Amino acid sequence: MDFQVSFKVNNTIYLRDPESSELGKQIIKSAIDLIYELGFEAFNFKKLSLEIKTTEATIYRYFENKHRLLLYIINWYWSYLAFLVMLKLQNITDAEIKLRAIVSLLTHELPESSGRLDYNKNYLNQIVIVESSKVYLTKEVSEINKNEVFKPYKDLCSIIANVMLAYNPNYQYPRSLSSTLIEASHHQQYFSKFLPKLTDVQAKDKEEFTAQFLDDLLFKALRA
Amino acid sequence: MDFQVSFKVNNTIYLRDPESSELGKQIIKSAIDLIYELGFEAFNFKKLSLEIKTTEATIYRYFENKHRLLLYIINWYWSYLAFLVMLKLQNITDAEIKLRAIVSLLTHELPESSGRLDYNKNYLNQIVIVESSKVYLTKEVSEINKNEVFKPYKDLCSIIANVMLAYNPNYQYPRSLSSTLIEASHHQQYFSKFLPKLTDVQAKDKEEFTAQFLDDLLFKALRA
DNA sequence: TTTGGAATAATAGTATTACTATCAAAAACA
DNA sequence: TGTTTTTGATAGTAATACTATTATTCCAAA
Repeated sequence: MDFQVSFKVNNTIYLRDPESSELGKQIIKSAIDLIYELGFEAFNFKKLSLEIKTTEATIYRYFENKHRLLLYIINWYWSYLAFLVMLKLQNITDAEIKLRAIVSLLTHELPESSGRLDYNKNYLNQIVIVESSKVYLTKEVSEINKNEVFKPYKDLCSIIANVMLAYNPNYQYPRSLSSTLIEASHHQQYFSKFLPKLTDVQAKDKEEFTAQFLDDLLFKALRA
Repeated sequence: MDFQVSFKVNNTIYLRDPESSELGKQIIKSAIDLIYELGFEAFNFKKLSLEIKTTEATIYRYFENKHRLLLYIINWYWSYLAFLVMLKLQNITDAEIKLRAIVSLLTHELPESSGRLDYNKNYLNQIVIVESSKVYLTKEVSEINKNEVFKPYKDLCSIIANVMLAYNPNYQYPRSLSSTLIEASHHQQYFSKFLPKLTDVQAKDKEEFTAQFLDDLLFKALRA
C-alpha cells in the first residue's frame, strides 16, 4: 500500500499555495536546504531565487517575506509531527508507553520518506531545533496569532496533554508540561551539541541523552 | 549602607567598555528601552543614535554590531541575576527553601534600584524573556562560544545545579534541569501572555502561574 | 485554432540596513 | 600648553527587503 499525505497549512500564511505548483514545492524544498545551510538570518529570497533559478519577484508572489516562509515550514513540521504521533499511538493502549513513544519522536529524526521532491527530514529537524522559536518570538505575535497560524503547535500540544491526562487525570499542568517538553527537547538537543556545559551529556550518551533526561523528567512530573 | 555593584562582562563582546563612559552607559540604557519598545529585529544603531543624540559611527566604536550589543545586555542580566541569587541564598541553609527562592527570582521582576542611569529592570526582564535565546540560536554559536561569552549563563546554571545536588545528591541531570528551568521560566511567561493555550494559566492566576508550575515540576523532578 | 488569463521571467528601481572612512571639533589628560 | 583620545558631522558602499513594469510562456475554454 502506498499513500500520499499532505498537510494543508493555514492559508493566511502564504499568498499563493506552494503545494499548488512544482515551483512552489521547489521553493519550500530549497528553502529548507538553504536555511539549514546558512541559518535563517543569512538566508534571503535573493539567494533562494538563484538556487532554484527563478527570480525574487516570483518568490514574493508565494510569500510576503521570509518570516512567513519560515512560519510555513515550521507549521508543516508541526502538522507532520502531530500526524506521526497519532499514527504511532494508534495501537498502543498503555498511556505510559504512549508517552515514551512521544518522547522518542521529539528527540529523534523524522523518518525519511521517498519522493523526489520530498523535504530533507534531517535538515527540517535541525531547522526546527534552531529556528522555530523565532516564528513566535517577534513583536507581531499577537497580530499574527489572530489568524490561528500557531494552531498546529497548539494542536500537537493538546494531543500530548491528553495523553498526559490519560496517564494521570489529576495532573494540573498538562499543557504547560507539553510545551515545556517540546521546547526542552529542542534546547537540550541544541545545548548538548553546542553548549554542553548547560547539560549533563557525556561523550558516550550523546545520541540518547535528551531522550533519557526528558523521560526521567516527564514521568517524575506526572507521578502523583 | 549604600554600595555600588558592577558586572564586568567579557571584554571580547565590546570594542570599548560601555561602563567606561557616560555615553557608553547611555547607549546601554537606551538600547534596553528601544529593544523593549521595537523588538530586536526592528531595533538598529540608527534609531539608537537618534534617541541618544549621537551618531551611528559613535555606537559602532563601542559595539561591532547589534547582536554583540544584545549579547552584552543579556550577559549583564545573567551576571546580575547570579549575584542576586547568591545574595538571596546567603542566609538560607535549607536547600528546599533555596530552590523556592530561585524559582521566585526566575519568575518575578528584578528589584528596581535607584541611580539616575540605572537600567529599567522591567524592560530588561521582558527583553530577556523575548530576545535572550537569539544570542545563542545563531550560526556563529561555536565561533563566539570560544571566547567564553556564554560564561555568565553557564555560571548561573552551575550555581542552581549545585543547590539541586544539595537537595538531592543522587539526581542525575542537575545542569539540564537548571537550563530547562531557566528556559521554561521564559517560555511559560511568554506563552501565558501571548499564546495561553500552550499553558494552563487561568485568568485569576496570571501573576503566579509560572512560579507554581515550575515549583511543582522542579520538586517532583528532584524527589527520588 | 484562437484568444484570454494566469504564471513566470527579466529588468529596474527604491528605501532601509549595516556597516566603513574621513576629518574636524571638543574634551580629557599629562 | 600641547597631545592624545573621544566624539560629531558627513559621506559613502554593499547588501537587504522589497515594489513596479513589461515581456514572454503556457494552458484551457470558446
